[in-house]
Amino acid sequence: MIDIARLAGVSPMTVSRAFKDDGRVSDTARAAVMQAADQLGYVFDSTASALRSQRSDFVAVTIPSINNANFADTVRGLSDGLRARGLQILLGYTDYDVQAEETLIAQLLRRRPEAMVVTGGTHTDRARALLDKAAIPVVEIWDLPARPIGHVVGFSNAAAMGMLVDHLVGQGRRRIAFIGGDAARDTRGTDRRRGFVAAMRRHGLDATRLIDAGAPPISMAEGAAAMAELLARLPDTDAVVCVSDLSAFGALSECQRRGVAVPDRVAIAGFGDYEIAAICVPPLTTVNPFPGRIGAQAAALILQALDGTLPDPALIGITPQLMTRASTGS
Amino acid sequence: MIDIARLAGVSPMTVSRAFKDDGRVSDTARAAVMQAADQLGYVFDSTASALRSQRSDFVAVTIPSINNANFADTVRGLSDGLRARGLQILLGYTDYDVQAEETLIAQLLRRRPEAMVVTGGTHTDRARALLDKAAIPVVEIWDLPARPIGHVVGFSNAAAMGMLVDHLVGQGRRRIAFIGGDAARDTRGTDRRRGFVAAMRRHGLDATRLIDAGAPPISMAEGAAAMAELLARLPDTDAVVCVSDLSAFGALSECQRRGVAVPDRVAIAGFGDYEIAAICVPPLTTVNPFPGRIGAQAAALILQALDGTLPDPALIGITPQLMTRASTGS
DNA sequence: TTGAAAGCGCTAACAT
DNA sequence: ATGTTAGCGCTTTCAA
Repeated sequence: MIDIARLAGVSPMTVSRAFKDDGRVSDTARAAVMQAADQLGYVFDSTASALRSQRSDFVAVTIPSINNANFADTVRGLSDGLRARGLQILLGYTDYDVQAEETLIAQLLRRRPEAMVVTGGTHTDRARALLDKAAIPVVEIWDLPARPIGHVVGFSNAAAMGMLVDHLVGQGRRRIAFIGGDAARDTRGTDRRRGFVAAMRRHGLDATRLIDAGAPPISMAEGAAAMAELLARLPDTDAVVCVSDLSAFGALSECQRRGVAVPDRVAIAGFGDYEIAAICVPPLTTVNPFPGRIGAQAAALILQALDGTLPDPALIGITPQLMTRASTGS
Repeated sequence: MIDIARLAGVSPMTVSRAFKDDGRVSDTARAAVMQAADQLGYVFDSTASALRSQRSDFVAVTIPSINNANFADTVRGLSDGLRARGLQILLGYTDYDVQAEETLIAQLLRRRPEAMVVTGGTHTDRARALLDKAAIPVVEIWDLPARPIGHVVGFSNAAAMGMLVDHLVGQGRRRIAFIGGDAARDTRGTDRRRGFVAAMRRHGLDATRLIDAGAPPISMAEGAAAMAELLARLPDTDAVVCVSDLSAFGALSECQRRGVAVPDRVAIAGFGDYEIAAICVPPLTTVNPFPGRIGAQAAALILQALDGTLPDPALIGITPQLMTRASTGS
């Protein structure tokens, strides 16, 4: 920067201002600076800027998996909303593990992000303590935490699952099963299972048809294997709700391989409204939690919080939408 | 850090060494430092560390889309390979646009990454110049660039597509169509189209059945629409190759909706070996380019380059594997 | 094994 | 609109 200042015939401070789009720089000075910078092949050093100004322009984000279209949509919503303010996303994934999340959060905080977005409302005590002490805006997404850390943009996974059960019961189904993952890890998956059980009981139905499909995330193949197990163990099942559209599609494919008619003999519903749900044959009934909107809202909250125009913790509830399709009825 | 030093009764330098796992710190000193740090709720500041040591511990990565299982697998391979050395990934996506890639690269370089991984071998001149001047290891992945910038871990998209055409011809198919995206943007998609045309000509077959499905990435829905167009315009087509498994699955679904038998009347092949290809009914013939392996190899190259044990630009060719499944024959 | 001094490249704060 | 001074929180370098 000193070299540029010399070449442009100004002080380093003017160079700094020129790069910051600071209004109080003359057009001539700015032009001279930019030309000198170009000539010298100068690349601005955000590291030094971040240290001196104590503004990293980072927003840290943790998601369970980078390989998931729903979370990708959320990240895109976040990214688009934050880019306008020059904020960059520092992304990490937790593999659906709160211990890994704790380690990740600790590591991300070292980069001095200006805000932090974490997926889910369940964290280790130390992770909570770290976030508290960081004294930056925190947004929990994709969940409605019992004890929020800061702001929240989410929905009740249990209630959303209840919508699906209500729909199936309305379609005349009674012997409904749930295909999901290992309860201990994926907390959103566990909430969905809990929501399933609660809704079934509310309808006075048996809520014991629970198939454990393995560790989250449940793949299509695991969904298929779970369906095979279900058809073998409880052949009179007339509907299945799956923890995600991906496992639901796996279940559907298994029915197709076995010549089990969907929805005539078994109805199938998923969760997430992934693209496949709308396009497979028959298309899958599911719930759309508007992942992109979650990201956009979280970004908006962060901008407000950084502006200081958000005095109190915000709780933004997203209302998931039931997408009724042919896999659960005519 | 000064506060910790005071509390632990050592110098700031010892605190720094304790956090760096520097061997030349006594166990007693380290323990005292860690206890003091814990007590004060200290979080190490990577920004200052990066500025002084000129080591950011970042590796910047650009991918076309964050919402793509293949690229997600590559990022995971990279991430896993780099984490062992304490290197963190700084991820950006280009939306399949070389102009956006240029902007992104410029922005990422401001963070002073220690290496850069870019997807594809086509870039703007300025992007190339920026990477050259950055004087850091550069790895181009998912392609075999005509004029590599630095290291390469990739494969020939054209040749991989040729494998699919050869297979279809071997199955007795002759009137083969290609479903792909707008040629101007997705360079890997364009290479695949080129590979299709070349292979068809090699077999002495007509290579004009090219359906443009829109701007990349081609969705399942766009694949379905393209299939509908194909069946209407060129109903005697006996095989289709799609630019990706996702569009191929869309095409398959369209056939199912129309009662067009796959593979009996039309064979369908995709690209990428996404999970859906193995599990849909019938499963899709495709090509597996080993996305995770690409990431792992790129990570390995970067570590070697940073160690200085990689004097010359490396070119690591990945051999994609043809996955023959029922969608193209019995 | 530990410490003291200096400085990484920027920008806040103040001055003009 | 521009310049001067000092310093962000670490680590390099040198010394003990």
